[in-house]
Amino acid sequence: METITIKDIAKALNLSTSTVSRALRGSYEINAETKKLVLEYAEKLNYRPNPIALSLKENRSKSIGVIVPEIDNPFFSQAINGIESIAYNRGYHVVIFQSHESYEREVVNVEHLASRRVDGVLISLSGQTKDVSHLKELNDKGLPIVFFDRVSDDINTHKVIADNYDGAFKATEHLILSGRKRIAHIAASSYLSITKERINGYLAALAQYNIPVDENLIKYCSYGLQEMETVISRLFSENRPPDAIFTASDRLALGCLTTLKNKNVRIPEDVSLIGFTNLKVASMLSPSLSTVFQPALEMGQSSAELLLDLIEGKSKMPVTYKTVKLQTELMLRDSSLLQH
Amino acid sequence: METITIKDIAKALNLSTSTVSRALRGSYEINAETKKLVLEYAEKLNYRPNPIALSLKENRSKSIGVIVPEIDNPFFSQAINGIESIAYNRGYHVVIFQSHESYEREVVNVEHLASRRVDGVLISLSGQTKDVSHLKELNDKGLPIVFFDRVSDDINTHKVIADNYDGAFKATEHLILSGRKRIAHIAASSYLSITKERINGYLAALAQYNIPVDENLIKYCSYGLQEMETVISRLFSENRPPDAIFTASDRLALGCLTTLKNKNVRIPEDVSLIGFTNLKVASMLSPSLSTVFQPALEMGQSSAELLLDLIEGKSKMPVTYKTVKLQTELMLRDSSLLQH
DNA sequence: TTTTTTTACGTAAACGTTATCGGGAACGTT
DNA sequence: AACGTTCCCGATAACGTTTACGTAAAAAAA
Repeated sequence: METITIKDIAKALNLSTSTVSRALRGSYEINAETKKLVLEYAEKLNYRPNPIALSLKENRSKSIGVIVPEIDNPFFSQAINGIESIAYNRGYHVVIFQSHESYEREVVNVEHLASRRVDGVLISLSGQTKDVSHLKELNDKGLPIVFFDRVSDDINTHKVIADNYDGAFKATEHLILSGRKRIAHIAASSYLSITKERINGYLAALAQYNIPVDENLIKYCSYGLQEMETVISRLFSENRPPDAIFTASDRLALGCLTTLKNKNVRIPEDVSLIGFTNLKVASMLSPSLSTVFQPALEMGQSSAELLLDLIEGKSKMPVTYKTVKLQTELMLRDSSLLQH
Repeated sequence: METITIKDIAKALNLSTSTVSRALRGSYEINAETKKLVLEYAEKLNYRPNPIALSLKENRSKSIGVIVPEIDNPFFSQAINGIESIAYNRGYHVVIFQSHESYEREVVNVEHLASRRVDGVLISLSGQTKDVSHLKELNDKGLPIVFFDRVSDDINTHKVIADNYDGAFKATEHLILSGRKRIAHIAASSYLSITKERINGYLAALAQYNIPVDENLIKYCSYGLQEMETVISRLFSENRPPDAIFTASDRLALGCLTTLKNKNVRIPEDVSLIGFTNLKVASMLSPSLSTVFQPALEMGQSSAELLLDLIEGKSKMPVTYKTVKLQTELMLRDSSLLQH
């Protein structure tokens, strides 16, 4: 695709490229008539400055990289939605990468982002990632990085998370207050920050209501129905099966729901169920799924804003990095209806 | 973030940039020792060629633009998943834009893509788009464009679609064969290609089984529960309400389900329901949702491959543009169970 | 009038890379 | 000894843009 350049305009109007350049940016040292001439001609030919040339000159790409575990996960696609809206308004474009929950692919993605010369990175870590030195290296070289949702303690930078502790606390408390005694927790990858935070909230609620912790009621599970079936089977093969399950995500809750239905376990009569995230489908399931609302869109927006501020040096120096903690909210539906 | 350039290497090793450049690309006319020296030094400093400089030189960005109505729509996020996987393997990165079903935003997006100098565009049109001159203009200038899912007849290029006609035919036929007589169709935006194709499949099935067409049973509806309620109310205020509903998408079917439940209409006893797409949640609803499977991932992959072939001139010239039609599949579940 | 300032523009370098051209040195061939 | 090859490498231009510097002409000040 051939495009028109500043040179073409200069040649056509018998001017130098610098004059054209200055005219286009409205420099004061260009004669009004010349300016008009250039602007009109540029308009006529639909001139658009070449961002690549600018990037080379100014050593920035006006793009940010986003690494998520899976784009085809409603939570992340919503977050990306938020990221895209902010980036768009501030003249940046968004380059997407998926780690597919794999540490190796995450490392490769980071490598690619670096060589792509993005101006900054937004990342939510893969479930397999325990070491973040691949990110730390870049960050130390001056590449701005902001974490969202699945963060790391090992890098000092901005982070945006939901109040996972509080959300998990409220969910567990709700189950307790509705009369449940044996509350299981099905967690995601043990490496993840969200996993730890949610488990802590769960434990704190149990403690507050003097409910003893039963380690057998805490299970880890990745996404996959087979694994979920194993986990559920183990939970119910105990002499004292759970009467409630709090899952670390709606996706896990969905798997739970399917598995429990297959086992003819009644929800909420036999087992109360509550998830985390509040996917759009949560209210459409049957029974409708109680869950903890997590503001995915806002997390995307907030992290994008923090990153762009870092990139553009708008943060007052020296930067004191902050962790933005967004409110969660209990969404009570049929799957955990109060018993009488 | 400072990075190491070919100049740095040249200076350090007392060579010229051209020698370093050639050594790095393994040119035969560089002494083996020199080559080794350069390669080792580059490796040590973790040299990465600047893609922006290359882009400027070679007049290509190694990136493709993707415009979708909403990224936060499982069908599109799955398609993007497919696109990303192909692009990634072939060294391209994916830049995402959302039209939010708005014609104006789509035009702006196209404008942005053009000035961003992407090497090609993948697009699924917004629901408001009837005129595609904004795309035609770019395409005429030589920018490769490939449509997927929501295509336009007005531009001659590759297109990737599901076999909407056949899918709609099979869905409607299934409803007929299960004894339904008054089959309503709730369609999406009337501008969209998928809308027309699915209506045609619906009509063809009715015709084949000698069922008269009732125009009152064909309704248009965008996403939004209020609108859906109005549509459903109208359908059921007839003296002869429908005994089955075929919606043009699962999202519409979800709205349908909610609304019908609120109205205490039994599914499938009173009304059979079948959707289109086969979202992951379809099987988890209650009743589980019958639908027509549409291979979102494959559509993304296929369209990305076609686009990259176009970009890299791998398509044999002169290019004969093709429309790839991917198979759909009937997924029968409880919402349209056969009656006895 | 002469000198200084201002106006309005051109020249050239730079960003990082590659390709074209050219050329010195070493070697072999007459 | 003169010439042609081959091997290795350097200088330069180019991609599109901005900017520091320079400068002729016009305007203002002396």
